[in-house]
Amino acid sequence: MPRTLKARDKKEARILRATERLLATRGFHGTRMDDIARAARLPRPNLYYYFSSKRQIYRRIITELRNEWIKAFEQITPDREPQEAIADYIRVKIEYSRKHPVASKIFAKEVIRGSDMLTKEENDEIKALTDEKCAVVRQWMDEGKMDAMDPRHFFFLLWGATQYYADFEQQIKSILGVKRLTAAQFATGLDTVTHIVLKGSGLIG
Amino acid sequence: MPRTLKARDKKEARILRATERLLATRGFHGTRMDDIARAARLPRPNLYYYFSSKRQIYRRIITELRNEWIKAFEQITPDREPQEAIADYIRVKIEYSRKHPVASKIFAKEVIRGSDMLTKEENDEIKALTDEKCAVVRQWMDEGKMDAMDPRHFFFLLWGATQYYADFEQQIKSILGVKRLTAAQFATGLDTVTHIVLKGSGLIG
DNA sequence: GTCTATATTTTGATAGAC
DNA sequence: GTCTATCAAAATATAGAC
Repeated sequence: MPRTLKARDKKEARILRATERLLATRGFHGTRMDDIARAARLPRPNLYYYFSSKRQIYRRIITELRNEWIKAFEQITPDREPQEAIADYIRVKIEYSRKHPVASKIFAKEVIRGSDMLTKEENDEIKALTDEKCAVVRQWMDEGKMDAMDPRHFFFLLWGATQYYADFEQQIKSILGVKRLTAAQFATGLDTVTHIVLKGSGLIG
Repeated sequence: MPRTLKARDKKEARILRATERLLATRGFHGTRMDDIARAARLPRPNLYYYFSSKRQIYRRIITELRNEWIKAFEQITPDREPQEAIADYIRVKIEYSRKHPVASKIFAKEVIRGSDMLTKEENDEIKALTDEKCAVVRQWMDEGKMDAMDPRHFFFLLWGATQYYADFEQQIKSILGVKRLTAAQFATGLDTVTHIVLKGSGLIG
């Protein structure tokens, strides 16, 4: 039944997108099925026709986000020059913060909480991929292309610096004294992070 | 009544400390008064003798944390050499992450949510203080002591990089493959952040 | 100051008509 | 597929005895 499936997919997407906005600010426990129903403009019991529980909706969203997070890693490959690869990685991460501030916040809250909604396998995959990319960075260090340091902590700094623009958006807006972050402000953020990271790891003079 | 007041303070503190641990993982809506009562080993209605509502308990904790966050800023003063001042600031922030991972997570969640529990005045004070410290950093830049950049974004990077060790503790533990973060691992984190930031902003060769 | 019992409201989820 | 009515459990807060 392709027609039916498509209709179902559309409704599911509508529910998921509505839920995202609520989860970002109010979190899992603070978001009620009634809020979701109203945001998706659907009667509450209807949600249960598409998802068996609130937890199910949440899990679907978290899984999608995890895949996005993983995707950014594609920039880090052994054949590239580290300066370009890392600059691109920072750019992709900050662009993601700009385009998906809501999604990033949900994922951040999930990590802070301890990722108990993802299965052990799903969490292990993140670790395995990180290990793989750390090996790439370590090779660049061994070749003398960048300063020697623990690649894992290098990534922690990158993640903290880039995700800040999405997760702590409210604080940034407050400090910059604006109601909305403009493209120019993201550009300044990107330049600042890129400059400090590249120069600080010996990739540019 | 000094004796009575002291007893009251003690109980209040007991309630606040018990609540902190719960808030860090489960958040405001995920933490029930019953959980707090059990963690503080007190009958539930007793909580209402000390605090008028759950929101009140939460507000007290957030206010305490805001004061800690502000305190770290004391490292940044115009009379100091930037290299030392900033290295110390990073150290104080990461030490705070090590000593108060629970408190840091609560504050992070509050900022992600949009700080709606703090009054406008309380939020404004954070901005005013940040402006003051940005002026100090800008002066160092004007004097040619460090690379020119937007001091506000410089602080965003510092906050993101240092708070990561508390807020995203679970992810760090997962990547490092450990159950608990040791002093040595915090030291490596401190060294990595300090190296990249100082070198990346032209404070060391 | 402390605690048992309970009022009140909210909320996740389901039954079952259309 | 959709939605009205409703259950059952949970959770905040209070009344009032001790």
